[in-house]
Amino acid sequence: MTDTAKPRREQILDSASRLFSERGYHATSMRDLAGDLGMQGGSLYAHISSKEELLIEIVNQASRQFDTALFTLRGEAMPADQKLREAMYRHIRVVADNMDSATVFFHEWKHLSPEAYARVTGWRDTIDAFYRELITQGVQEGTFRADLDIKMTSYLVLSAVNWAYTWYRPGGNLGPRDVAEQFADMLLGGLRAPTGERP
Amino acid sequence: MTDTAKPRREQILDSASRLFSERGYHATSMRDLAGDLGMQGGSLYAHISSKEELLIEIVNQASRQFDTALFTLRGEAMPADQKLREAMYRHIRVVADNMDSATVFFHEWKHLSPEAYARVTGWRDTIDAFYRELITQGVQEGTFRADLDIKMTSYLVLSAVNWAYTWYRPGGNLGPRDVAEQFADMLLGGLRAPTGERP
DNA sequence: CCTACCGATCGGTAGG
DNA sequence: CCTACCGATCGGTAGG
Repeated sequence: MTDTAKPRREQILDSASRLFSERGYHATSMRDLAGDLGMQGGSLYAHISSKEELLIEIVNQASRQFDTALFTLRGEAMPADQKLREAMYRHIRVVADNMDSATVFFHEWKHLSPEAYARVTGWRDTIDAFYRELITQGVQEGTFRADLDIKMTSYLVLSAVNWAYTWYRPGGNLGPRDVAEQFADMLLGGLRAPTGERP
Repeated sequence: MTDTAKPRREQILDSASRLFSERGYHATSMRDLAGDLGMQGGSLYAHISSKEELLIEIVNQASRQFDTALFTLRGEAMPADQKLREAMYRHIRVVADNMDSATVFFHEWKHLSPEAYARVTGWRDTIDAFYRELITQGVQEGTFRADLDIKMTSYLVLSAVNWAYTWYRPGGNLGPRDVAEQFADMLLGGLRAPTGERP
């Protein structure tokens, strides 16, 4: 007989992710959380030390997922359009595979204590830098239009991949790959129909 | 002597928008809010009836702004690319001019009571429908690529205009018009550099 | 992991 | 608009 159950601490984090994402961090009481796990409020503190510890761990976990997904791409030698496509896929996949913690990440990071707050802000800057680098590369190598504003372009890309946490539904007929390919096609090629002839 | 001060009720709503957007609805106490206005907690209830009333009013106000901005565009006869450009401008302008209530709108609508919650969900559907209609028009008239997926395209556009609440800073050197023009240029024309010749 | 409890704070009210 | 207060609930702890 093997022990197939997740460690209790992980169960607590899973429940917390779900409840925090549905109701928000402050609107979820420790008794709500305990009830979701079939225990009494005070019992939680045998496994964790504070409510904020849960938030910190959920947010850190999400950050780490984005990092792992994107930074292996950083050094790879491929055309910028292909790299953008792959980055968007990985980014959306992290969101799609972690809808709860991604939602907590985007909504509740403001409630972190200064130290953890600073870490998240730093993470955000790192991701920004990743996309700006990618776009700069694309402009320099001639893959992307030369007149792109790097900052605005990366905002546009980040909008597309981040906003997915609001509408994406796992288990539907659209996987992260499909979403990324469609978004990348539209972003790279544009929405406008090709003109048949020039006047 | 004219009375230049805003009515107290509006002041309360302004403060509430700011505090709710910074700290979140549940993390803002009525005493925080009262303190921000230089009064005692209980005194607020001379002007309002409940905390949720504030949230409802802030969210409704934001909804109304989006409605007013977009629905006058609905019937206008113009090419879809131009209409998309204008819609994005108006949408971003509402966000930019109402950063606080827009943030509350996007983050705190889940905490509304069922009735108000349903109203917001309905609003969301209406805005979705507006953009899908616009894109459908563009495909039908040949302005947009024929192979666009209407739903995905509208998600992409909505991502761009909505996500602005996270990064836009009013008073900077970038007005809503600038942002919208740049986003529309990129979305319509694509990021990829035009190929000089075909192989 | 439970029971029983702590001080603090919550949204809201009464009476002025 | 203030003072004083209400019951309810909060995060967390002690002792088992």
